[in-house]
Amino acid sequence: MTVATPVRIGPVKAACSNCNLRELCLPVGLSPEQVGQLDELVATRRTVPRGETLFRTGDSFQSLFAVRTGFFKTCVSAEDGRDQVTGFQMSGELLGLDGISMDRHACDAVALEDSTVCVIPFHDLEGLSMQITELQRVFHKIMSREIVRDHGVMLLLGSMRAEERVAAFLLNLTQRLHVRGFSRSELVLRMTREEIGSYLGLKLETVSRTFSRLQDDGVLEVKQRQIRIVDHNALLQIVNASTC
Amino acid sequence: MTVATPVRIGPVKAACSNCNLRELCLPVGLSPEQVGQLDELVATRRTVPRGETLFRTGDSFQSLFAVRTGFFKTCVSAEDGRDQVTGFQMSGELLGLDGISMDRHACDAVALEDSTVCVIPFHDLEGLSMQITELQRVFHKIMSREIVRDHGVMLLLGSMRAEERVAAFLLNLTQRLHVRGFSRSELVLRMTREEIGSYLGLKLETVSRTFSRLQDDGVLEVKQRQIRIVDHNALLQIVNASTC
DNA sequence: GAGGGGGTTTGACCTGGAACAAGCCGGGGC
DNA sequence: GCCCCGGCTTGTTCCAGGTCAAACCCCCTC
Repeated sequence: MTVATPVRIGPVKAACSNCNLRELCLPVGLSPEQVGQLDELVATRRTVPRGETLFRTGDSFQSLFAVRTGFFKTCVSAEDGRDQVTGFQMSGELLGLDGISMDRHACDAVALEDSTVCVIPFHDLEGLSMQITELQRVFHKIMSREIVRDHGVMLLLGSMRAEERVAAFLLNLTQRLHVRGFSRSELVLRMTREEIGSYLGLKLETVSRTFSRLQDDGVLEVKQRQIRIVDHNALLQIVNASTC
Repeated sequence: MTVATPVRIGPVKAACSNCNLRELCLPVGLSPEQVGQLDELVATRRTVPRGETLFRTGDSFQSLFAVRTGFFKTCVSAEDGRDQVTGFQMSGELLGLDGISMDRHACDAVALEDSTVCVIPFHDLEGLSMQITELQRVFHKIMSREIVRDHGVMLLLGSMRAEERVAAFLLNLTQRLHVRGFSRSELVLRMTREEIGSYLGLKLETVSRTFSRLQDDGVLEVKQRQIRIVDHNALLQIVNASTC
């Protein structure tokens, strides 16, 4: 129940205006002068070393965070200690939306590699979005997109078999990485098998076995965390040709 | 891909001001005159007979809907036809938040009994929430609460066993019903075993068996859709004492 | 370069829930 | 009243994925 405190304050002043993520992040679709107004608001950055938390369940909620560099996971935990990874966030994605409802964060956000985030004081964001219609709209779309994404994960958890889950996971990751300029067919996993398993509702052994099987079938090449997608179509087929 | 059209237009003019759900719904925490402004906006109601859809995936998104009376389910479906119930909505709860992100609904909403909803034109809501800080805040909290709820469902789907899922489901339902003035220990299920199963990631037979077992153990009394919770504590224990 | 440790792979076995199948129950229509 | 049909229960069998255990691999430190 402690207040989230910066692990380290980056000296660099944030500025959406000259950030190359602005088309993927909160400023999407805003005019240059509107982005300028955002600059006022998104004043600081924070670095989070690998393994450290950006915020924890119960921390007082003050700000949203936009991932600038690096990679995060979010997880919720039951009273008994079991926990569930609810998502992986990469550059341009927002963290902390869960905190709005109760003024306290409702999950943990952990950096999976050394990361930096832009701090977006939420009160100020609400204020500015009362002046800039487009900002309000973008923000609502981002929240809604998160809800839609979560429903997709429920579909995955509720009705897909292990192989389909893994295939869907890889396709989702590569798609998001591709938008960010990375290869569509090669990726380096930032998370452990156990974290993947937690996200997908599987045990780490099952994730590992599934990778191995897909490799044997010539769909993937797996070298530890290096993944090469050899047969993209096969993955697509696994995900939605499950009726056969 | 059709535009969502009213099944039947209720003749009654909506009015949040004298609605007894206002403490559970969008107007929560607003001053009387602010609720008055909402009245202007939430002008119409719509009735949805049991089994009919309020909106479907792909329908153009124009409005949110607040359940006034009745009961709904929302479900998403994969290309191959499998579908997943993503939630059950009762009076005072909002439907349609998923539509904001793409200007099209991203799930189906189906009435599980004859229902009425208040129609909340979203464009107008955004407009009014630029004038009323409190309204904006309430709306953000509602969206955030939905995200937190979804994360809870992911935890359930990803890491609980059948009995825990069913227990958690019943506790959640009774809790929400209790807030609405119903008994904490008796409820009538509005949905089939299959719909419960879909929501919980189980087959209908498993849901049925779990109910039977809980009945044998003296935790519940089950008579078709009538459920009596005999031992509330036992249910609580099932949900979070899973470490033993 | 030896040692250690976290993460991963693989094997063998077990089990919870799925699948299939048969009957039951209760409400609605004729 | 009777029949029909959708929803529910219960029994049996099966298998995907969990569990437990052992070995391996890679990187890091000393």
